Amino acid sequence: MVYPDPPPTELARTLDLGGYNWKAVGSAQDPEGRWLGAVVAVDENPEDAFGFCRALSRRGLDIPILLLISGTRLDELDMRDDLYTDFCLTPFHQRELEARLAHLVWRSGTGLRPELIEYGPLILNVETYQATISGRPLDLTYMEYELLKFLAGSPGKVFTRETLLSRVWGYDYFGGARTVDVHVRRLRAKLGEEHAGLITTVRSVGYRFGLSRWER
Amino acid sequence: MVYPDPPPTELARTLDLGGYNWKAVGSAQDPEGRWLGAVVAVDENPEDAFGFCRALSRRGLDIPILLLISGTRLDELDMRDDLYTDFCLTPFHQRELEARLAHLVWRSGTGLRPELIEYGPLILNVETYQATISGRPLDLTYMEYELLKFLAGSPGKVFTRETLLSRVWGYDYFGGARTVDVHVRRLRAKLGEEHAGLITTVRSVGYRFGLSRWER
DNA sequence: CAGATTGTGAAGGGTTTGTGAACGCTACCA
DNA sequence: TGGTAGCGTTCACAAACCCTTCACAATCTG
Repeated sequence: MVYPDPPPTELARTLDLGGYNWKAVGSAQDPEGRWLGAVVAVDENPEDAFGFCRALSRRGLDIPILLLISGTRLDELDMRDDLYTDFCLTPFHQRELEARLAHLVWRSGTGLRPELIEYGPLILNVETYQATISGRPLDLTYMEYELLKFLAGSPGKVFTRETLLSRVWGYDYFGGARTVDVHVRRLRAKLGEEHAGLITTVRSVGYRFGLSRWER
Repeated sequence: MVYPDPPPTELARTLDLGGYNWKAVGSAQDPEGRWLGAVVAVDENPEDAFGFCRALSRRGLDIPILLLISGTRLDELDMRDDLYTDFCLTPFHQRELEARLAHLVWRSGTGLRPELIEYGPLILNVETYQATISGRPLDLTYMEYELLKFLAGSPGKVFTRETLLSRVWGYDYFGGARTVDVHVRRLRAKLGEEHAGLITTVRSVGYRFGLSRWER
């Protein structure tokens, strides 16, 4: 992921030569899906660039960030250690940027990433028990979180109420199947009108999270 | 820790100016005690330098490594991602090396001294068993301190009472889980009304230290 | 249209957590 | 030796929370 849009041509060329599958974005809301990392060119507009970094971390996707920054702006990195993973001075040597990109990618491949369940705008952080939908935090109760985690763990798959009860509530759960309905209802309400459709009802069967196979 | 011995004069000067407490070593066997990180000048003898890095990681000291390497040797970094944390091209601008050193130090924990755990207004001095919140000293008992230290060591992560009991009280501890509640209660009281929210309750799960991503 | 299925709102009750206080243990001191 | 203060643990009770259930409305199916 690259900021800003359009990015410096030197950067674009290096990314293309390196065979990276990249996309320039104009704001932290834009990017869908899962990214390996972000390259942020600071020089053009430092405030916006750092704001972008901050927004990324607020969205909960803990991806490494590589800053492109001119030597005269190095001061601005003070006290902002939490906003970036690495930086590269501009104007850069292509070889150096390549090396830093490769190292960034390597680093993100070797663990240290929090356990995330991600689907479109939805992010579940299993470690912190926190959930966000397109950046907005979701205040979920325990059962709501567990149910959503289970559903989002297998997007597109339909689960019967009985399956959900035994897998989410526990194999030995003894209670009415309509309980699931009520929890789904509250989940949809908290997801907001815009994303309520993430959980669809499959009549006479059960519920499904995300698009079914033929819809995507 | 610096390699080789003697190190490049430019490097020594930058370290001194930065106020670092450093020592040059000739082999990975040498260093005694705990180090914040290592700076390795590659150019003089690349093979020895990489061997030094390898020896460090073999010795199990999990410290970050900053390489000083000339642009013409960048190829040598290929497939050696695991040997270093960051690198800086030579000849370097003093400002760049300063920034990379600072970032390295920040990454390896928080603050210049590793015996310090810092989170927002909270500072725990692990050596002297002292704690302060926004400058005000906290008078904590032993268990309170241990609990807070453990929680603050992994901000954002949720711990069950059972986990806390086994990790803070000891694996062989035998006692009621509600003990945790009482200690959390006293911690919140001592943190003061303003900062009591640093420890959040995650209903049906446990407790979490630190503000959520979107609250800071 | 009849029957089945699902959405919706509200209420009850059980579980979980906060709170204050008491108990027992240990260290320290006169 | 007895007294005291500090601390960790436990208990009982209160408060908050939310899971479950139910009744009814809406929707779908045949």
